[in-house]
Amino acid sequence: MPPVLLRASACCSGVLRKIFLEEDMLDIKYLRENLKEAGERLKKRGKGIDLSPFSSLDEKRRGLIKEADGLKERRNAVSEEIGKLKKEKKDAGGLLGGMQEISQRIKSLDKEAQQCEDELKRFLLEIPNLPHPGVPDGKDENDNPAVRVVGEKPSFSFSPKGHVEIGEALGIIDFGRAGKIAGARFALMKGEGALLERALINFMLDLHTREHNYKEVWTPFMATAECFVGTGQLPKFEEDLFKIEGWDHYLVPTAEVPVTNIHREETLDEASLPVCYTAYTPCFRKEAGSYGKDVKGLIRQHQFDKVELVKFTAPERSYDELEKLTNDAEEVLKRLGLHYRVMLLCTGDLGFSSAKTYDIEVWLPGQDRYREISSCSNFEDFQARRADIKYRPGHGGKLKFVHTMNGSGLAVGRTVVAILENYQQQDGSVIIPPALRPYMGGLEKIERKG
RNA sequence: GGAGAGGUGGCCGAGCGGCUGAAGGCAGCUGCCUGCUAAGCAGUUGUAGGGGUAAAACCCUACCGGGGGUUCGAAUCCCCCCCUCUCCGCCA
Repeated sequence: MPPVLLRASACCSGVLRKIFLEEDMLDIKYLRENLKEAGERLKKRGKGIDLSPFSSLDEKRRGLIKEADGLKERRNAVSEEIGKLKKEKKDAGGLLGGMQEISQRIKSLDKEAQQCEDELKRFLLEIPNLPHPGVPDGKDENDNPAVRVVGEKPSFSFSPKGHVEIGEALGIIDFGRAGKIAGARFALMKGEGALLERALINFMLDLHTREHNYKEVWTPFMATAECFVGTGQLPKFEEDLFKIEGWDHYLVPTAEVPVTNIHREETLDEASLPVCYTAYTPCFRKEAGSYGKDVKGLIRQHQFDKVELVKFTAPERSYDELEKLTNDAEEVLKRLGLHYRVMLLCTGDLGFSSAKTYDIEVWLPGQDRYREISSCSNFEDFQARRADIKYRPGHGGKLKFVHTMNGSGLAVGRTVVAILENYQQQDGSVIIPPALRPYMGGLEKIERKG
């Protein structure tokens, strides 16, 4: 029986509160002391984020707690006294007077404080992460600087085709029948197309596990709402997710969700850091709000495959680890001989949970443009707070939140696009990059059959 | 889906209305001792919130799966939920 119906319908139930409101998001103490600075940093995101409700909620909450705690102290003292008297078989009746009223008052103060805290957390859960100071200011993707360009655009003696035309002509991608099965934005891969998809997954996983030291994991492809709050997709972006009807589960839109939540509510051993995982998952996205964009082809699908890289690190190391993680993702493109560039996202283009993000964009000759094929982000302690993932630094020091990060390594569907478009031949065939051939039974070229 | 058992601190495990943040053990840390590779002795070791401080110290509150209830007072009693284990059923 799905437990979720209850949760979903009982709007203010304790269970729901646990799911949505138990986590910290931005550090409340930091905000209290640096509200202005935080506001400035958030303002650079350009989304009109207003922190002003914070102070009044915070002050109200503290006032209520203070009053309730004072009354509790008194109640505890009197109760203890009653206990002693009773033990000595003396009459404690004189102390009982007014205690009921005090208890009632405590109860209502606690309730009010709880409501206030819920409101505060509800508010804070929708506030995005603070951009790293090193992230350039900017409005949108047009302001993202390129940090490096690797390889060169291939030249063609003919006019290069798009992957849809190439794939359909080769009989390896069938959008028509996919539509029959699931509608628009789905693909049916056939024969060597299906093999290519599978080969890429294995190639990427092998590279990251054998050469980059990631541990391979294979996760559930659905996760509970709690997980999504942990990584930041909820509560704000529910419209992008496929929810399982009657359940508390959503289909994963990225392996980031299940993999990061592996260590939710855990304290990691400092010696084990950085913990590095790689995972293949299918990814399911509604792509709400992208109607009319990339409707044809593999670029924007409701379901696509992705190999993900996820790390849990100590705070001091996280930006070094982000560089390494980005390089690990780039290595896939290098081995496949694909030309790409790495962009540093400006403040206005940064994702909700991220403090700093590199996008890797691969060159697609059929579209005559670069397209994002990987996005590598450091979330600092934003997700760790929400998901409660800590470690104990040094010998017996205070618990601290880890930093989390992740990046695609890579999006498989878009890699298929890149291979088809970059390795297409004039006769319509497609050369398989040498690095991939061992994964395709030695196949060197995909050609049109008979 | 049916029946039963159980969820307590880093771990094991007691407690079953007040003196229990929680016995005892293990592990960890700190001293002492010993010279033999580890034992003995003593002390110490949770998290979060609020107050306090220059920062500490310190004080208060909460926490024994989650939520609610009874009570002056709940780890302990009552109700609901979740999870784990065993048996049965069903099933890839």
